[in-house]
Amino acid sequence: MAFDKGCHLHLIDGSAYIFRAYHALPPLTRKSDGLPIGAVAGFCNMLHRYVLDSNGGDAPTHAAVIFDHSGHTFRNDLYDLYKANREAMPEDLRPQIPLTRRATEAFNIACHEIEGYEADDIIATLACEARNRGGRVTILSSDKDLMQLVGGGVELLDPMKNRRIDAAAVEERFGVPPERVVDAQALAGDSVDNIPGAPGIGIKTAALLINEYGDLDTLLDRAGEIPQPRRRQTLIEHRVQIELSRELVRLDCDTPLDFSLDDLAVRDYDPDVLLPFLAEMEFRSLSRRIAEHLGVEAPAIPEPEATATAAPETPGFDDVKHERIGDAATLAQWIERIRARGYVAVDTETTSLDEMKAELVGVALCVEPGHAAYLPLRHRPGAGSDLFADDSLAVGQMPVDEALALLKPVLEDPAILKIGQNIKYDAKILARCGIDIAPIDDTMLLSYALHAGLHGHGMDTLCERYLGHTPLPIKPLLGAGKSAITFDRVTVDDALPYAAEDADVTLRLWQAFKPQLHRERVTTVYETLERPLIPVLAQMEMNGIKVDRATLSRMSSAFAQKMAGLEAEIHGLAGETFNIGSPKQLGEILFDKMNLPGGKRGKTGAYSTNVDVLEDLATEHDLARRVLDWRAISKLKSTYTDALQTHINPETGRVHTCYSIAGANTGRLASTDPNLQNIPVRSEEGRRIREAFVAEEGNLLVSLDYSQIELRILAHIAGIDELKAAFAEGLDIHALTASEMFHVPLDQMTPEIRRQAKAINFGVIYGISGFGLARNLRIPRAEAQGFIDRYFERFPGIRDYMERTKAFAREHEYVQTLFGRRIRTPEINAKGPRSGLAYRAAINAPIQGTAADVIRRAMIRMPAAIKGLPARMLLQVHDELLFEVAEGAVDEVISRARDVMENAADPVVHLDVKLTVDAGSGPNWAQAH
DNA sequence: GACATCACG
DNA sequence: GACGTACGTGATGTCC
Repeated sequence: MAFDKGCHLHLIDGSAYIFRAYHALPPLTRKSDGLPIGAVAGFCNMLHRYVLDSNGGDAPTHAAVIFDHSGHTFRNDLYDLYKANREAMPEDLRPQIPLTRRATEAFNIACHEIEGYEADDIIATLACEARNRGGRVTILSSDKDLMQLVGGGVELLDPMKNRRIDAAAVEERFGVPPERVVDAQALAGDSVDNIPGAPGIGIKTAALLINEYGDLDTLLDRAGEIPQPRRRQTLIEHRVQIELSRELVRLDCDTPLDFSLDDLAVRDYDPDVLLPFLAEMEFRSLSRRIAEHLGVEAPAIPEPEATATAAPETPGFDDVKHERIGDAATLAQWIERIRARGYVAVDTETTSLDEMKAELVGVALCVEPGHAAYLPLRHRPGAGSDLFADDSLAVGQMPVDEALALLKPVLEDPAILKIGQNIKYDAKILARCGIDIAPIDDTMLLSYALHAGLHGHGMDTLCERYLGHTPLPIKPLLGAGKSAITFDRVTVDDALPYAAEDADVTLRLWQAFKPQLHRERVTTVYETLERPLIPVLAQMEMNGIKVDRATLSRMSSAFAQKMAGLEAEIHGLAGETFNIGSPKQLGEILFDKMNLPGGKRGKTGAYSTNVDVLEDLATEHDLARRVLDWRAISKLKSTYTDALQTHINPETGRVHTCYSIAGANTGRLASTDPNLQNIPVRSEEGRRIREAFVAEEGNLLVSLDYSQIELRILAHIAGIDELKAAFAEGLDIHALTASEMFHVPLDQMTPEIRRQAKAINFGVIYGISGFGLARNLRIPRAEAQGFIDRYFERFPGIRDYMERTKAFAREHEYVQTLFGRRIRTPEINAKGPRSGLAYRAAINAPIQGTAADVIRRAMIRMPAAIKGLPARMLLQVHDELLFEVAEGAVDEVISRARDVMENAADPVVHLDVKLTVDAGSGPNWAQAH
């Protein structure tokens, strides 16, 4: 219905409704699975009451609920601190947000949000247009920011107090008419939205000044005439800030809309949509009331006890329906199912584990356990078919473009949750198909938040442990070794049960894990440290880093020559040729043939020939020294200069590592294929490998790393005042430790004493033992124990921390980081030789894990912080972030990135110790570090 | 595929 | 009283 003169538009501030609903109700959960649902319940009640109330004499002809799109808006581009002091969304509210969109649609009310804009801007744009077309507008909100829109047929209605706010009411509130509200707010600022305004000027003074001078521009131009010196000075000094504040406060009436005013015509409830939704949410009384209102029968909502007895409702894995999607009609049917559900498990099948090379072969979907589908897209004809038609496609597949065009709106729909197992993989594949999948949940990360330390988080492990089922293996489909084929060569018939089952399993795991999150109190961990990291890492991995093949190749040749020389020497010294790379052969040469001392056999009966052993021999025997040299070079060549070259992507000329989010128990990331977190740096020769990691023309690599982050966190957690003070004063922490322990004044510190103290500091983080320290420092064990005793005497808080942590771990079988990440310690109460390991791991995990949480938080905030700058985040190495930045922007990037990193713990955790970040830049990684 | 070794934080 | 011992990772080569 077209919006014309005489029409009446209602605009509901959806986000305000949600927060009101959330705070008005206790934290209700859905009975059957524990999903937090209180805000959705309140929201639905408010919507229904709104519909009943608005059906009076002044009924709207058009109505819409407008939501804030999550994340960044144009105001953040204007001012990066905009709304920066807002508290994070409560953990149990976040999962309810998509449900409120679904609720609005279920109530058959238009529902809109637009990326990059706030709800207020959309409201402003619609209100302006409605007014221009001669209609009336009622905005259901009490937000003072919307008061600037009042007038000319636009009014606010405070839904709580049921009070209309017209121009007179606005003037009463602000002291200025609606059209001057922006000016007054720009002056007064706003602490809630973090709008600076003019310091020292509140709303009263602002109104006074605006009324006297007419408007803000005139006031600022004539600020010099203000008699009061403080006001005059403030306005002159802060003009830029005031003008920025005005831009932040002023609503954008030109928001680009992807719908029209005419689309908002009021519609009746559709009982076939609304009642099933209410039933799904298990809103019993509201369902009944609305069913009565509509004169239909209320849907039956089974009590959880009833469903528990009827548990076999969830089919087993042998009783499943797996459909093949071969045409657009079938796909459309599935998309309808997905839209009705609001979530879908997704699994992509491809030709490679390397997402940068993989081609999409098919997509599996599942919306309820036991009912999954596979959409084959690029399967090739099987073996035995015409060899010349090798690149052709198997029959019965939809055109890829057509299928993706249908799927894209669903996969990008903010109201539909996409669930995957390790969905970063699928997100990257889809990104290369032009699909930006969101919002997402990841069963691997749900398991990681719930069970880190208990077991791995691969699909097979999870399926076996939590669903009691072994998923179909991929091996029989692909084969192994040389004869292995890629997934596109698997027939669709063979692929179907495998692919469909993976999506099915993923959905079942999600249903098992998601409600647990809340019960185990790790929702915040998952929502703030795991899930938001997925797109950030996906982008970094796709960015890759440029690696210069020629440099590596030159180094490989040089290493090969050196190795050949050493090899000849070693064989000469040994008196025979043997494989130096074989510890077995080397051990026999050293300890059997040459009868050198120190031959210790390991559990397999072979002599140990590791660095420690060889290092002891090297002082007396050239052979050992040469072998050490050979090993060092062999390592550099095989693991780095040779292997890295094979990882350069031929299309991008860059190396694209893959980060495992759930690989390390402590919350650290792990880097694979290749591992770019262990590129040499400690030896001069090794560090030169970093010269091959370069920036593109006109760019520099920029490295920022936390200084001593783990020791700082230890100082905070254990509450060691001396260490805190030392960090606060920027002292050399190892020298200070040495001074405290050995009573050497700082100005008489020797490198040797400092080195020992440094080893002790690190030892403490690792759960120190006399034996370990002795080995590290190559000193007698008794002496090492003496150091430790003295350390604990000097810093008793550290020992207290260790004891506290051990006791906590023993009691709970987990430890946790400052941000609530839990690391399970199932071995802690086991007896036997492994218990020592469990203790030390328990002591280390909160420290290492908290540091990992901090840099995760920094990484998650980084894209917004450097948005608009010619800069890309490339790598993370535990306490370091590496960027590639256009030369002119280096200083700005360092400044912004440092700010994010140093304040990454805020506002959730206030560290007693400041985090500091060192920065460097250069044409390659060696020079940037 | 197990093991030893060694690169990083 | 003996045992095994610094925390967390991933990649490589040898050998079975």
